[in-house]
Amino acid sequence: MARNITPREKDYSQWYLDVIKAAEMADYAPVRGCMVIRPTGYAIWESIQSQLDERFKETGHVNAYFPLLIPSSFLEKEAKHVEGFSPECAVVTYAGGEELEEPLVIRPTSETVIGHMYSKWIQSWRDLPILINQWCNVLRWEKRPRLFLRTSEFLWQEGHTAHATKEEALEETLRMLEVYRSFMEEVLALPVLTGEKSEGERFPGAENTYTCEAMMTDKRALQAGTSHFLGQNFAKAFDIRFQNKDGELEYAWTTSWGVSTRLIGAIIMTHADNDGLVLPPNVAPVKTVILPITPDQNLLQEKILPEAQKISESLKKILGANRVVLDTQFHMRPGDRFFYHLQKGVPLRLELGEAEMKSSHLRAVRRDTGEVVNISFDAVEREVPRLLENIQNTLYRKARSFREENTYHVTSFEEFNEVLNKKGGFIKAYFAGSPEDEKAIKEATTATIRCFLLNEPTEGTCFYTKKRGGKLAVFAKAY
RNA sequence: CGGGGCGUAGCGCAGUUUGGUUAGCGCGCUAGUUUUGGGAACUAGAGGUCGCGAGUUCGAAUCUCGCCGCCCCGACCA
Repeated sequence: MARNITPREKDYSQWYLDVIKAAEMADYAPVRGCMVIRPTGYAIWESIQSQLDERFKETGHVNAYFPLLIPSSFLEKEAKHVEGFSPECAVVTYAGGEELEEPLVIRPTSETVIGHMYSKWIQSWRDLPILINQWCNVLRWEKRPRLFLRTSEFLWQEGHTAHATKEEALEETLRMLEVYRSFMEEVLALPVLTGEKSEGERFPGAENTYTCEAMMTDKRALQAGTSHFLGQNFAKAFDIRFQNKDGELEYAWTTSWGVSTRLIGAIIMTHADNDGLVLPPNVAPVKTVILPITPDQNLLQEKILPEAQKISESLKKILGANRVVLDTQFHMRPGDRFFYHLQKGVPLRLELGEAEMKSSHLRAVRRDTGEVVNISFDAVEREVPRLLENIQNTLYRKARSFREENTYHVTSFEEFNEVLNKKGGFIKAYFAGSPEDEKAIKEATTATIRCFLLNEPTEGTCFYTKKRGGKLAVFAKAY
């Protein structure tokens, strides 16, 4: 057991912070609520970024960049948007040695400035759709920050699209939700429920917000990504109009969607254990590490190191040049070298010492289960990818089983309270209440509607109001 | 913004109640030696204007006043 990590059962928040510290993922910045993302953490973000970016491009999107500063008047153009975001905005009022004529908001999100630009770029139905994404930072002045989960400044991507018809925009909203779902499940091994947010949890200014909700190992819910159907709200606020084929002027239909560095928090709280980080191979910046081990310098230089280099080269061809590391930290003792990679979550460790040289086998140790597998030198190229795939699948299945074991169906408020107090986790229930009912439930229990599940055509009696026609919702305590 | 706690070495803390001369401990760090297959041991070192400012006093980490910052709980949080 790792001596520098508080056990998860003892103090979950402290465990989370200890894992981040032990893996050297992030550190607190001098400014409250801000974090420094260290190389180990940033490499994970780069891995997320490159793989998501590919999926965005496969679905027809292109990247662009819009500015950090937004005229404060822009935010005010959409009533609900300004109401939702103004409390957490930081505003620049002074620059170049003088008071600014108009204060500039540091973007909390970019719908407004992008809407402004789209109104200039769109005149004809031929200009649509516009499918733009940007990778950037945003700032939201959070009262209670937590590393990766909720920091004042964070990195994310925000997609912003404009369409000629409502149907097309809705289709885009759900397409991107599906891109998120498949990415999270296939790459991050993060099982998620997809659904629609209730009115109270909707993005300020959206007609509809769709979400991917994941269960963390403390049974709380984490919103891992959202996709918004903005209707014509922003088009009307920013005058995004086009002439249709019949020569009539129409407002465009827009969407926006985003995921952030919060995903790294989700990976930690889904897969990490009491020894530290555990990374699914598909997102791991380093998929495998080769550790030559021996106190015998001659043996090391003449036999072990050349063999390790040979194996490293052949694995690099299969897994990617940067995905395989040959550990040559010989100033460290073996135990320290094991823990170094263990705590950074490297999925597979390949040990090569005197015993392995004699038997022409590598000693492979899985990060997820600790299981040891011997791999013959000539089977490395076949067995290592197979093991990595197995680790990926095992992590996903384990997380999904955990969620399923901690999901309950209730039909009454009494039952709801009982499950919440005694068991925790996700609660599925038919709900037909008002936003006021939702608020009352939150006040009484601190649990919120995470979403109304997609692809659940059945209706039932509301567990709270006993009205008919309730939709199937998932409730949970959330981050 | 309300309630509570805390600022002393890179980190974690003791010392403050009852003022006293070289401000300590653990981890970490540096050097050397012996070690090395799941987080080493010994030896020798480096590292502090005790959060900031003013006051009381022969003398302040310690007492008084003011300020600043951080953490926890709550409210808030697409």
